[in-house]
Amino acid sequence: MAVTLADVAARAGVSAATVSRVLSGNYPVAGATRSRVLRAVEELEYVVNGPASSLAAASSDLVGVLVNDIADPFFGIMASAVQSEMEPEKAGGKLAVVCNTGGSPQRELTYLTLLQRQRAAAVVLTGSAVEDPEHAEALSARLRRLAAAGTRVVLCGRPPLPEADGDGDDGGTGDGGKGIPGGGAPLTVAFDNRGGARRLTGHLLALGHRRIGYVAGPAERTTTRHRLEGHRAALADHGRDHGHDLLAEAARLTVHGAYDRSSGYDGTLELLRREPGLTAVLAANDTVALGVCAALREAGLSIPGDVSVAGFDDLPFSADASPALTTVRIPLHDAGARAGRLALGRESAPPGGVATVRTELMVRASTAAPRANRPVPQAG
Amino acid sequence: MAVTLADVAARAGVSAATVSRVLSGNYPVAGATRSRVLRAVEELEYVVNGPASSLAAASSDLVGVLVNDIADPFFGIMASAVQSEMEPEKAGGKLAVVCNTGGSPQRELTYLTLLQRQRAAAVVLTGSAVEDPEHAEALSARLRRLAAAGTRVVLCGRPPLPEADGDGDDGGTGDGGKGIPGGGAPLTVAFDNRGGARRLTGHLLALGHRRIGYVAGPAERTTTRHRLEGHRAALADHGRDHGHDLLAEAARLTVHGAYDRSSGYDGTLELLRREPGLTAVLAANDTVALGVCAALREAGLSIPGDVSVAGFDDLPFSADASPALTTVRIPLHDAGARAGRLALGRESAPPGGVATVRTELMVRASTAAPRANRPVPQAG
DNA sequence: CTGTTAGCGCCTTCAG
DNA sequence: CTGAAGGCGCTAACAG
Repeated sequence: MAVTLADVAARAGVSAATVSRVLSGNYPVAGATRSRVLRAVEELEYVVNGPASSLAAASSDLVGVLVNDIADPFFGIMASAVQSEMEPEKAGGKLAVVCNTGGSPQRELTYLTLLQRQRAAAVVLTGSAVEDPEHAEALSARLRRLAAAGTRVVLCGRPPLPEADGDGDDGGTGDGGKGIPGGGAPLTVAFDNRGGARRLTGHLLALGHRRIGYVAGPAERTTTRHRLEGHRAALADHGRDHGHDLLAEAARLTVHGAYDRSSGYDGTLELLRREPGLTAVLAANDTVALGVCAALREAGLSIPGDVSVAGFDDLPFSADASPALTTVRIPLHDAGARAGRLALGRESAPPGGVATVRTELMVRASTAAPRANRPVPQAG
Repeated sequence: MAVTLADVAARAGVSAATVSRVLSGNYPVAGATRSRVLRAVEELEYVVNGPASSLAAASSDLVGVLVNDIADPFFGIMASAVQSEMEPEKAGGKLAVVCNTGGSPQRELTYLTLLQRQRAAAVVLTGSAVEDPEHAEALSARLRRLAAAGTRVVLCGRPPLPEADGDGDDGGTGDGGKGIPGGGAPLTVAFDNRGGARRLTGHLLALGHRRIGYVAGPAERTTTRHRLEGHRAALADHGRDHGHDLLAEAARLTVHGAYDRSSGYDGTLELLRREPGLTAVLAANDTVALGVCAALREAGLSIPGDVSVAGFDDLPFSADASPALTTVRIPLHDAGARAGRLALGRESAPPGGVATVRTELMVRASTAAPRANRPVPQAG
């Protein structure tokens, strides 16, 4: 039905093998022959049959990028950075495709299966992982199988997989260890969420804040936990230095919600209910922070005059929100690009397989010292 | 290397054909046999070899979704809606993958080639098209070939392709017309950008605005042009009814920029320079509108007290921006879902192959009647 | 440098 | 309802 290699070969007066060789470009072919073939390809508008090629070569040019929420720039930036490393225009370039899990562990597994079915060259998993042990087990099993099948696995923005303990290979290949083709152990580009959160809370404490609310992300996600840990570590630091235990209050001043604007809004209302004397609110990320700001404003509180607000991630809109948001910068583009290169094997693996990217505190206009005696609104 | 159909067959004590049949599920197989096979599949952790299967069946379960900017929720929402129709968990479900063109026509073509190479089941192109005639020609040629190869093509949020005039099939198959397998002519889910813009500008005119600035999108994109046309149509309506020609001013009060926040910011500054007496600014979309608001605020102008602002698209953040943004709602999710169903052939084609989705004016807090004598800032 | 020869793993008639 | 057999289009050794 469609034009095949053989058609091109016939037209160029060469064998199919020769056509294949000029197309893949990794084998010497005489200049004259090459151009004759290329012309035939043009004339016939030939397009390689990917499945056939993948089958014969036992390899594919698909690279999957899994994201939790495709409508969130946090993931968009990483995904496009990964894609930017793929060079799809060049021969041998990969086709990076992004798959939206919607944050569902089930869907994550489904996509991994589909990608495994396609014999994807690599898979990049971005964003926080769900901490449910059952899912974690299913996930690492699947990832291990992918790696064993030669698919490179890269984690970006999530912690490294737990060591595959037990080696419970039920009577399989029985090869003694490093028999894995292109895969190997999953590589990781991790974010220093803990450190970033710690510095951020430290910044607020240094400004003099003592009643700090925290609108955290979903309770079961690694990113949420790490940021929360950093936050509490800073509170603990403070307690150690000043003999003033802020940790006891921490749980009461923490609410959980999704990584979206409305949970920032709702969370802030709840926090205000619990503690009308709040002088600062930390948000799970910048998007949540915008919701926090909206709720605060509607409550008649000024930012940072009455209440300071800070986000996390430093997405593009944060710098020119009003007021400009104090936040923790994660170099998402760099991280994604690096993950992309690792996925292609174009960059050597970091020691231990884990690269941690530094986060940076961005102090802007949304945080300031608390007012000495801020008028406490009437509690509901 | 990996476990194959034959392995499963051997384990289940049946032939490969039988395994294939239970897996694809579209052929009668005895219940006992089926469960025996399924168990073998489980035990062996068998995963179909996609390329082999695609080759043999001459079909694939890949569906490509092309977007201009993956970090923009406008596209994220459509893409996830498309994916939501794919049912990847079910047998016969498709793998929807999104490809980020970054707005580059070249990259758009590259991805289409790659998708054609993969023999994608369908391709959905979202967002505005570039109007360069050369590219348009290359694009429709590629799309026609895709369709001819059996790939369903759906346009979502862009105008239908021009009719393939000439029928310049250079001595090809010579089948007399409707010989196309699954493809057929590209289907379109178009947005009524023109009508939406017209109502939006009409709304401002009705409020009493006469000096309306417009921060438009990139000049060469269809969406930009349609929204601008709607805007000017409303101005023309007004002139006709009131004998007051606003069109003459329109060009001077229009600036072009990217679909991002900073062009809203910069564009507003430029408009203010050209016409310090502006009472309203229309933005290419909601994101741009946020930039407009930022610039206005920094210029010491209040919204909507001094200047009204309106966006387009009604992205989630628009409703709770401050002030809440007047905008034109496009049912992006519905449109994307419909495109997805059309791509799967699960919904019958609209008459003429083009479905136009209605847009809806959302009047919120960012627009109001102009102040009778607003203090004109000193021009620079 | 180029042609020939086997498959890659699966689907799909065609028999039974 | 199940098995046997051929071939999908391409690549990767081999020869030459």
